[in-house]
Amino acid sequence: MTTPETAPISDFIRDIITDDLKTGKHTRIVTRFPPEPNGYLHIGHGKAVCLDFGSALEFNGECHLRMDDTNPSKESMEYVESIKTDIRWLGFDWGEHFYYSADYFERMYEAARTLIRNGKAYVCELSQEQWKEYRGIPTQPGKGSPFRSRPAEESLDFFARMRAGEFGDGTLCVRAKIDMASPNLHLRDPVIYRIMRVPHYRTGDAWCIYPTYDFAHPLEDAFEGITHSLCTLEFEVHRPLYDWFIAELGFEKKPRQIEFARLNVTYTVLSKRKLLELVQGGLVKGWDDPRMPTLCGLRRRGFTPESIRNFCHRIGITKFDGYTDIALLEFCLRDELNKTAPRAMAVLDPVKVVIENYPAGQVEWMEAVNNPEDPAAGTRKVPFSREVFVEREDFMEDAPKKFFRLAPGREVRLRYGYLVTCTGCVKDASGKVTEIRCTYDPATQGGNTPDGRKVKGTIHWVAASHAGRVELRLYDRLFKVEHPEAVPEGVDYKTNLNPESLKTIEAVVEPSVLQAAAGTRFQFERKGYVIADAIDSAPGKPVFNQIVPLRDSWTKT
RNA sequence: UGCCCGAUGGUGUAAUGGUAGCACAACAGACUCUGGAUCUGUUUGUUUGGGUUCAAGUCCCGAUCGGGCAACCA
Repeated sequence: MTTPETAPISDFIRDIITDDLKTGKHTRIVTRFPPEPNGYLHIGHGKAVCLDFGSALEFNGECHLRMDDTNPSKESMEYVESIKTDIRWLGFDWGEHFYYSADYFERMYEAARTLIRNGKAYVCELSQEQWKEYRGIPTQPGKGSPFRSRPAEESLDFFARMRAGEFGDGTLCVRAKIDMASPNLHLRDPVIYRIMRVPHYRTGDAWCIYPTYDFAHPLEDAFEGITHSLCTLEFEVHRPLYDWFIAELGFEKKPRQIEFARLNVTYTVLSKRKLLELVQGGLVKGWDDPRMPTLCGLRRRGFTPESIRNFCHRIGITKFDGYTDIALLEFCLRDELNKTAPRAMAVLDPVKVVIENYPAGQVEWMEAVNNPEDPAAGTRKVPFSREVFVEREDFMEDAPKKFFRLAPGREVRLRYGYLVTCTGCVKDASGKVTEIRCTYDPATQGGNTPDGRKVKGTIHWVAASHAGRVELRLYDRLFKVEHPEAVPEGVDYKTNLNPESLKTIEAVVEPSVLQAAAGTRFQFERKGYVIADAIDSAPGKPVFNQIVPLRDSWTKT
């Protein structure tokens, strides 16, 4: 089998890398994945992880994992751990190269001093409100801060006192001295150090001043010898700034920032802020709620790392900011699990069938194929008895011609069981079917037709005498519309939440299913792929999450 | 009304001046002890106007549309 994942990948970034290697610009590439530990990783990060780690792997380079923790107000160790877990789960390894931006604070402080000494930065006393005026607007140049020409010695002194904690939050800051007339606002004397009296999860109270992203990022990349610094499109306008710091500080090996489009997926949202909001608002049951597009959510839902890597491979890398159909992710999962997941029979909406001419009390153990796509998966025995459960939707009292299931007078195959012919049904006072009556053909044991007779319909079933009962959670898309964030002014995107994204039911299952350990996946035949929930399952009592239903091309007409 | 970036079927993505291809989705048929899978087929595309060229999705200029940028967030 040729998996797309192993097919050679080509995109504009890999083309650049190939070229850099060919021309000798680099002999070895170094990339990095730099998450801020202020939230859980989602599938959009998965795309970046696959690109950063994946390209390093393909070109025999290395990829560093770096916690971009320059803003202590939102970061924590909980997130650091979750990020490591998720990247490992996805199948990537950073080896020795695990770093924290915080570990570079001293070097960054020195770099800022260098800039000041060289007349390229200064301590500014303008308030944020005042700065808005000085900065100007895109169509008009700004004017220099009155502190712009402050002597380097004086700035150096102020900077040291900032570090020592002599000033209040936000009263002073350090600005790079670049170009107040630039049409790119980011070049109009951006802040590189600010005062924040917030304990850092890693450095504690050691610092009360912290570097900003724009200053910190190029330095970290340079410190680590990163060759290709891959980030998303919104940083495009920051690139001149990135290059400026690298040049002004005289780094010989210059990392190159290259931007690509972030991932958007239909029927969900991929922004840390919005996901946090769903978690904190109790709209989902946590970061790992199986409906969440977080990696931990997808993991708990039952998605495999392979399917996610395959998805990230198929979507490609470009600079076009579009929406990827979530159906592609589901396809990747089905494509894999079709080949690997053992089959089992489970009835989600049971109704009893009584086989009138089958001996009461008799039980036969029928041989069932574990996976038709994989002969090596072998077979198992499933019990058959006089009363079985079938899906309520597999019976119709007044059925159209194309309904290849149970209906009065029609014969269907009970998969691996017998051929049965429906003789009628029993209904309660409200007209609801409570029991289906059938007769079976003893010559069709195992579902075989010795006479070569063709039967159009085959349905799944579970013997009533041996039916296990399990909790099954049926998940649907988190949002009911394709583009949840596309809401009119003043309308909250959360109104697009799908109220039916979770339905919990009790399903009846064949006995073998009860033995499933947490994390075990099945294909419930004719229904969908499921996994025994990692958290709520107990030995002998698994709880299942439906990962994704099987395709259903039967149109009820 | 400033700057930066982008635009190829419904969606995502190839074609690096030389036959617009692939995948998902949709639809149809074949096959099937899963209305699954598999196989076959079908529908649908280079935003627009100029220019360069024997030849333009590709290069140049203009327009249109979309995204990003005015945190001491990343």
